[in-house]
Amino acid sequence: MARAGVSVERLVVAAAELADEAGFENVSLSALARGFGVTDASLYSHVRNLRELRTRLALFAGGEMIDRIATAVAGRAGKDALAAFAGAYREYAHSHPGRYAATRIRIDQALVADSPVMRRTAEITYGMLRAYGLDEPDLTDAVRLLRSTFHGYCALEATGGFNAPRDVDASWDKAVDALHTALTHWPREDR
Amino acid sequence: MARAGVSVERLVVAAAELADEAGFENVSLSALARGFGVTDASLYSHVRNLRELRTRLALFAGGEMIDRIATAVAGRAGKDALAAFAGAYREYAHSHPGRYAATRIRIDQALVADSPVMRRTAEITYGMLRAYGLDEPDLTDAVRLLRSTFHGYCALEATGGFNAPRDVDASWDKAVDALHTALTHWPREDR
DNA sequence: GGCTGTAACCTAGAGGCCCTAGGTTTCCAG
DNA sequence: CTGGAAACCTAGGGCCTCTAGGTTACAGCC
Repeated sequence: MARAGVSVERLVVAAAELADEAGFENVSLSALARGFGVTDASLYSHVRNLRELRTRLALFAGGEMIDRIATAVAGRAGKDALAAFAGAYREYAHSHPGRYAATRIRIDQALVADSPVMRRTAEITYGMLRAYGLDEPDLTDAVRLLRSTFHGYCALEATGGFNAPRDVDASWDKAVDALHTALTHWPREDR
Repeated sequence: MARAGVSVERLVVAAAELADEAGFENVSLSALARGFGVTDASLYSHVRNLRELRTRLALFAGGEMIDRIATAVAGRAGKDALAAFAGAYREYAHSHPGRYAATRIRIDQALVADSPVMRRTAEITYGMLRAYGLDEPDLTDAVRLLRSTFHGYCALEATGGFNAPRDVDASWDKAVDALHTALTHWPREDR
């Protein structure tokens, strides 16, 4: 019988698609094996275990996401860049819920350091904030604030956290506006 | 043999403790049954299924959390109230990571409506914002912004999302400060 | 075109989980 | 004291992860 031709790369891509369709928590080696017409045991020659697959998926999705954000932010500055970043972030979370969930798992610090994804993400994010003229440690504080709000909003949205009748897109725009004012009136020590 | 004396209430409390120790995703009926010295099948006379247990845990934890927040906020207004709310929120997420994770699952809308937890949470949150003088829909937008940032920060923190050397408590305080300025300079339509 | 090694695949099986069906025992209320 | 509800049990199916060890396809080399 001909081989299925499984590889780590194809496995990760299949996992990404499955995650978006069935939810990240339902990504199983068994289900992926079925999709490839192969037994689950066979996959262990491509991937050490489920944990490793999840980690690879997280890095894959993280790279995909930051690429889109980078494209959106390119050539913009200040509020324009902030809005573009925010829009691309939420757009990815919406269109790829399973992959987005994957990006949020805890990853072995050693693996993170190896991957260029985190460095790139930091570059883009800090770069976007350049126009606001913040210095460390305010810069890191601001990055944390933005990431928190963006992630929190998408996470709450995804689990049905917003049930007031108010339009969620409008609230999002307002949140981005509010973050912009927070950045322009950043609380300094000398207040 | 004497009975173990399992009840829904004891089950939920045990689940809460297990969640904090082993993580929310590791709360299983099997593990709880072991803890009670009972077979897993026995638990199905107390709880319909794992889903229901999780939902009950979520409502339990949500009630516990909003109680602490309410106590912290009581008698305060404006920035004071905001800081107290934020502090109590993060304190709960830190001291009860498993329970906190439980509060963030998607819950059947019908069950939510039955429970007073959500109403109480809304009351406290909107009440805390009273001093900022916002009207709808800005009020809802502001609530969503706060919840997003609070949750996002705690979630990122919990999964090791902040690895810069900067102290996470200091960043949190800055974030709360920044939210305060965002609320006091809330972006109106007429800008 | 045969040979050979490696990687891709397989079967078998242990162990954990959720959940159902149906039987037994405890214990309280009448 | 007794009937019945509720608490508990065994047995078993289905899905999952992961290991051990055996087989087969295929690429590269003589």
